[in-house]
Amino acid sequence: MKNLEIAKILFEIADLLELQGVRFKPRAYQMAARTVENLSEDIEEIYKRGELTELPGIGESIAQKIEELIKTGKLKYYNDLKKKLPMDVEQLGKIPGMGPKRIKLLYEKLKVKTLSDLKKAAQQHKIRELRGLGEKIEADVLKGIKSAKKGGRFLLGYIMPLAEEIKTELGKLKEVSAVEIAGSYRRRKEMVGDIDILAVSSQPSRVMEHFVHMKVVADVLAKGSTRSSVRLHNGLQIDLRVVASKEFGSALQYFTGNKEHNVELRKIALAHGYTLNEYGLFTLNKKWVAGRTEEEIYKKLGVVCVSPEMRENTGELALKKVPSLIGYGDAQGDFQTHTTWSDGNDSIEAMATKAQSLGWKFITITDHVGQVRITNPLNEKRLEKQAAEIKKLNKRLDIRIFHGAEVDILKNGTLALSKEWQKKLDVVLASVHLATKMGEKEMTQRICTAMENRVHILGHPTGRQLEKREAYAMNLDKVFECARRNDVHLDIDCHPERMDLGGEQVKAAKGCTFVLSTDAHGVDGLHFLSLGEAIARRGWLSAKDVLNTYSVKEIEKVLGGK
DNA sequence: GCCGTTTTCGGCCCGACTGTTTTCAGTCG
Repeated sequence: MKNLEIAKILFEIADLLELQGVRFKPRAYQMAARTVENLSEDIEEIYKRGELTELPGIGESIAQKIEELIKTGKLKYYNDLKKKLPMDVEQLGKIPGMGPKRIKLLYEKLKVKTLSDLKKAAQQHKIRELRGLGEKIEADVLKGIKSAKKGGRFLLGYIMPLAEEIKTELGKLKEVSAVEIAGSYRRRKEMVGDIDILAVSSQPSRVMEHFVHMKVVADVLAKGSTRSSVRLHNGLQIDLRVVASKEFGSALQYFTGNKEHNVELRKIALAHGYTLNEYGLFTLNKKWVAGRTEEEIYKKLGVVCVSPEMRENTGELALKKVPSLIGYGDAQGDFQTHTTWSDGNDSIEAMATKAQSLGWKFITITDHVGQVRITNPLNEKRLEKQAAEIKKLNKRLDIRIFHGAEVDILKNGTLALSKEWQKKLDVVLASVHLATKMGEKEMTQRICTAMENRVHILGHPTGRQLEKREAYAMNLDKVFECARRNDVHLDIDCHPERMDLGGEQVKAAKGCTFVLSTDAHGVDGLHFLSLGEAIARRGWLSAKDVLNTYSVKEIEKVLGGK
């Protein structure tokens, strides 16, 4: 059984226990589920070594349950729970306002098991008859079912301009002295559910008044003196919190999260004789100790204050010193772009000129070579012509243009390009575009075979497309190992819909080297390079791990060394 | 059910907002 399947069952057990009002166990199961979900290794291997109980949050009892799942594919404990509580907690729980207590109540009184049961109950006005519920909640349920179908997560790259615009608008108010976006946006997660904004003001009600009346607002979900929530026309939810300047650091820390990081930090606070909340760090008799900045809070607690991108409770709180991460703006150029020669919208010159205006030192042209018709792939004759054009431009323009190609990895792992041309190109970027539905073993072997060639970069390694397509089946650990052995750089594809590799995977690929690439198919795509820097930071990379941060001379040396 | 700079037993993060209520439970982040 796969890690994610096991994690899902553990999460469901947590939900079902919560429904029964069981205390503390749900959190234990959630913790265990999250551990399993984030493993970079196959859990069956860990089980075979007898090391399950060494994993954080997994003790004797949960280890036994995992063993039963691995051995039989089933779990009696889980099936019994489901029999007792046969409702679709996952779906019902997504409706705003529907928590464990109400889901249970609705099941017991109205036999509501599914979303459609819930809809029916609301339409027949049965919900308002229950004690503790009323007309408003009934109406909210119907509204919630409608918007739940719209899907609730947004791609970071696409909402960034809107988020920054709102931040700027709030920052301009004379009542606001500081404003920052917190939450998963600040941690630069690939997908965000909502945007949390924090503002400092001594006149919170005036700020709230302005906030809920912004042009982009479609719906006001809640409005208070310190917290308000709105939904924009595109469905994105924005939460605004107004705090005093003394609280800004603690509030920023608190609302940046992630949740597990915060829970851990609060435990550390308790162990030191403090309590921590969004208003500051306090002694046990409520005396304020710190809170103006995040740094002073972490310092008081004796923990390093890492960048928001690293705050996932995956070991960062145990670090002895802050690692030096690649910085925004450190990347000097791009390793993957497409032009009108294949399926891009702009010429090589237009792309290079735009890159130059962004202050870059180099750009790599990697038009498609291979068998996928829709990409309008180049053959070797056209590659020859393209080489001549790039040579001319390199003389004329003040930016280094590398001649590369994105070459299809064929079904058997060979490249769709002759050995001769593999040698001629500055950059060979190999990617899987066809026969994507292979089994794990075959796909792993195929990719590893490809990397034995003169390949500089493995392009968008997992093939995932956010919200659209799952990653190819493959053993990532083996792929990483093979990349290290063959000096192949792993691509961090910065396209907002790819973000591939993702942060967790980059972190798991210890000891590998990386490149950032925009995969831009036009000049407008080039500015997404900073998303790649964000992923690299989420993967704990320093500048020296990422080839884009090297000088053109050093890059030439690395590429030529193959 | 897990865990240990307070512990092998007894804890387990915490505050704002809403709706339904006359003082609070539930949800949310």
